[in-house]
Amino acid sequence: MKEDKKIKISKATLQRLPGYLLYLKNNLREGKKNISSTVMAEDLKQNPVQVRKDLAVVSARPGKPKIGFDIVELIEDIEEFLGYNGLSEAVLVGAGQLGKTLLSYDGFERYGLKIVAGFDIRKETVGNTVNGKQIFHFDRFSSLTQKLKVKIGIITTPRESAQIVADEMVASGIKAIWNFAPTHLVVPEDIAVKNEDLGASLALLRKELSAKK
Amino acid sequence: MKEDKKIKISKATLQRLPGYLLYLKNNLREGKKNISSTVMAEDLKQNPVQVRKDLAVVSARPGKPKIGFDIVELIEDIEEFLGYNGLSEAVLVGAGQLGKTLLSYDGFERYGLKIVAGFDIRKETVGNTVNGKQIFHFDRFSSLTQKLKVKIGIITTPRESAQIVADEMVASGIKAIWNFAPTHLVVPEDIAVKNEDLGASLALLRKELSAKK
DNA sequence: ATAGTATTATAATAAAAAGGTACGATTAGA
DNA sequence: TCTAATCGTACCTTTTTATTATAATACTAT
Repeated sequence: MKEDKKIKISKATLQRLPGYLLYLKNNLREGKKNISSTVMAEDLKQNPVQVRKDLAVVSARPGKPKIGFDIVELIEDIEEFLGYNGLSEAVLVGAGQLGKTLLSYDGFERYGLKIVAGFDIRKETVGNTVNGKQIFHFDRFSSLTQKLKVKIGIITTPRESAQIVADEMVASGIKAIWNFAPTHLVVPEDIAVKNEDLGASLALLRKELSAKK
Repeated sequence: MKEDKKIKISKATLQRLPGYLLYLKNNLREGKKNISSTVMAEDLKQNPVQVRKDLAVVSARPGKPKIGFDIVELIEDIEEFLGYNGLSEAVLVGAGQLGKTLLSYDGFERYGLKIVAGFDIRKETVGNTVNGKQIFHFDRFSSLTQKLKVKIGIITTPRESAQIVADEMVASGIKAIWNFAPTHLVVPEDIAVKNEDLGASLALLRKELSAKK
């Protein structure tokens, strides 16, 4: 009953929010209780008004003049907004090194994501358990995923297999795909895809580097 | 002598380029030689004009009416632009599971990045070799980095150590930091930082998902 | 209390960035 | 030579960001 706000959240704002969150948590750890938009803007190389506007989108609680915002409350509101509270479940396909790293990383639960199972096709991998999560044969993907009603799929296979896996995911009712394979996936309109292209990130970093010097 | 183009590359364009690249490579693999902006736009859910504009930024070679663009040439130009050719070297601090995964991943070389060494402080890790790359004690970070004149640093430590590592990196002449630790880093103006916040990506994916249904 | 001040919220506006439309120019192929 | 696909680009629209201004609030120190 709180999702009916008409405020349109811009993509740019959305991308800044996680940054605010990390920053606020750092400040909380340092023992601060409050923080002003002025200080935040300075540290994050932003504009104070921009910061206030961004915060206003996700938090109804006003800051106090002369004091600033309550850090704990802001963190709560941002996490709520980003969905770090409601836990969603995900399945992962491709239990290679990257896949195993993700399976082992419990930190995702802080972000509201729980990987419940892994899938692979290699004999030496199927049947193993990583961090308490079992690796099943990909044959069983569709039936298990549908039974568990999982809506998020993670692809950590080699490039060649990624599209096949994506197709199978779509057929199994997955609605959001987090793709770590370096390829462009073709999926129906109503499926959300987020490509985690480390090469792309790197390129951005490089460009920034060369722009600075 | 090729960097004097005045064309301003927008951040949005830059973020789209790696996507084009993956897409073009897929098409090349399928044996296509040419491709039109119309088709690209359709497949990538973009506007054809946008595609042409983006491509114009990185490639001087025009597309041909009735034929489209030469895929091989486009790939070359995009890779050139993104710096996938000139190889840069990087050092990595924090040889935990994620760190080791990155050290093992040779795919970065395709993106023009070579990780030359890892650093850690744990006795059981220091001295090991991962994928032919040695893990040194962090004590030696500054001297080795300066000797090798490395300009890119990768942080894969736990959150608590990240700022300390960043400070040391800055002091050792690192100019670009690729941060995988979930924290906000404070660095001087002239240092480029790219945060790889998986939680943030995830949040974006989730939002997209909830927007679709 | 009261005055002073830092800070917020909000509005109005300006500026910049991104996106999209329209159209003339070009060219492969019939 | 004609046609249809495609390009490049000038121009317009929308979105996003930045700036400025104003009034209200609440702490601090007198």
